[in-house]
Amino acid sequence: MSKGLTSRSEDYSQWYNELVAKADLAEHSAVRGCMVIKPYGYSIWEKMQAVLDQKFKETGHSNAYFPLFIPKSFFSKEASHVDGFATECAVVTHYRLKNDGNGNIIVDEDAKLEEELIVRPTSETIIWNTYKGWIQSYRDLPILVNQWANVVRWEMRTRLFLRTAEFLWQEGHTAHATAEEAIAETEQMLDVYADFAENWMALPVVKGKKTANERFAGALDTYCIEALMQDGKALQAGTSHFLGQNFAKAFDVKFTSKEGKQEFVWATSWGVSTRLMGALIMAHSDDSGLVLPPKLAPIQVVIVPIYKGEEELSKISEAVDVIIKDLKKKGISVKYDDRDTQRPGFKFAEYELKGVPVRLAMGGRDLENNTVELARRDTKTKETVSRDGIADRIELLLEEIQQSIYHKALQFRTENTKKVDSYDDFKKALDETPGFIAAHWDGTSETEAKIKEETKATIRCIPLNNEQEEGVCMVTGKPSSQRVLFARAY
RNA sequence: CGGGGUGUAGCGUAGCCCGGUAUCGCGCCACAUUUGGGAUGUGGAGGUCGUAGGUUCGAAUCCUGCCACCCCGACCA
Repeated sequence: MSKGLTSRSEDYSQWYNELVAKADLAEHSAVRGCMVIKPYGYSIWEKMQAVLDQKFKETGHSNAYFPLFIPKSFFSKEASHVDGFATECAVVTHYRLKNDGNGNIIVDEDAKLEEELIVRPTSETIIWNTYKGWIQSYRDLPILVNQWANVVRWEMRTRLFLRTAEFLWQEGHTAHATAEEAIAETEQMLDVYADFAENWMALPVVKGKKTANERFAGALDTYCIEALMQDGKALQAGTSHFLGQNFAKAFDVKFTSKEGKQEFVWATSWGVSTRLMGALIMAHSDDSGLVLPPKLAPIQVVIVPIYKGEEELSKISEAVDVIIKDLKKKGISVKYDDRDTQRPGFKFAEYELKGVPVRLAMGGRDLENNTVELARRDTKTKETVSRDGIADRIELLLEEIQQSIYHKALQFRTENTKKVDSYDDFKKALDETPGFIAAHWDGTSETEAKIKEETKATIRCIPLNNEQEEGVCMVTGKPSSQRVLFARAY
């Protein structure tokens, strides 16, 4: 591991790339656009999965699994859906290879599929084709299913975690008897995502609705949570879609109502992906490396012994054992790094890079004084404290760190959210102080497109429960009843 | 996919213009001394120069194709 990290101010993109690599989160694979998620990175993802999975189950959902491959014809059934995904699909056309006689393995042209298979970019079509067989009566509803899966979107330009050709995610797909129920489900899941982002990832998010331009292909309404990264760019961290009856109509999924009428089923879908890893990294980390919220850190506490000789090490280890037992009793994950192949300073730097929230160091002095050095990753402060009640102290500290990094991120977002009233000020703000910009907009797709064309900023969302305020569109001067949130985005 | 750039040991690089089998640093291995913020010394290992062709007596170096990555656009979770 080489020393140092490019600083954020020097080159934010490079800082991010180096951090992902040096903190052992992920690396590029031999496959275009696809990453290898390394064990440390994957363990963070697993923590996220575990929390989300529990939340899905608490809200009545069950997990299921649908095929990786989707017959091409399924895609043509929902017109706007195919438009949205057609340009980024991986397609399977053959099912066999052969030896060409010169020692080369080639595709066997005789093994062409009758119908091509699409590697799923999202699963609405295969799932709604399946739901057709599951739903006859209102008694069969609702269906509340989630799937943990990989999907493929053949992106032109990729970045580790933020945009890869293959990514891991969960996609919930629910079926309801009424529009009201489906909308309530869409909103409920948005709340689940927001709660997860804020209380687990320590990432403040704005809940809102997408404009028509930014809506999911096939949705009537797309709700989202939007977060602000340290470089002032926005990141869509999760989406929840109200799909109306679009997919039910496309796949002819009807049910008999209480009144004996045939009606189309109402649908939702919602998802978050390994992109959340990117959000987590960019939201909190600093020029020394990753900063992880304690609730998602695979290792919450690391203990480093500082010793001269094996005898001293064994005495320290004895004292450390007591602390480890107390921490484990509280369900705190702790690692004791007594490797004698690395020196303490090296270990300090390494665990800072990996974002371990709390570090204890114990040496000969501490042994004598019944103390330990307690360091917190987020503020990089350290103090020597008594070992009495250390586990309680750490338990509180972890909670404090969780709160502290949330508030730091929230303060950053507050400072970088500006109200702007003229288009000139808007452009100036984008270039000089990037962040969220709340501005009036006339509500038309044309104006939105013009702003995007000219400034590369998009409407991230129309915040839910948005403050109503009379004003005029900053571009066209037409009347507007509320401000919407703009930003340049990932 | 369009424009620009890069690819030499695990990582970062020199050499390329002007062709003759590769430089340096970090890391790695062994031993010794070390250990309260990325140790030091001595010795050692590690390379089909991204890849496939071409030119040439000879290619890291010149030419062509392909692949990957980075930056800027378009697209996107």
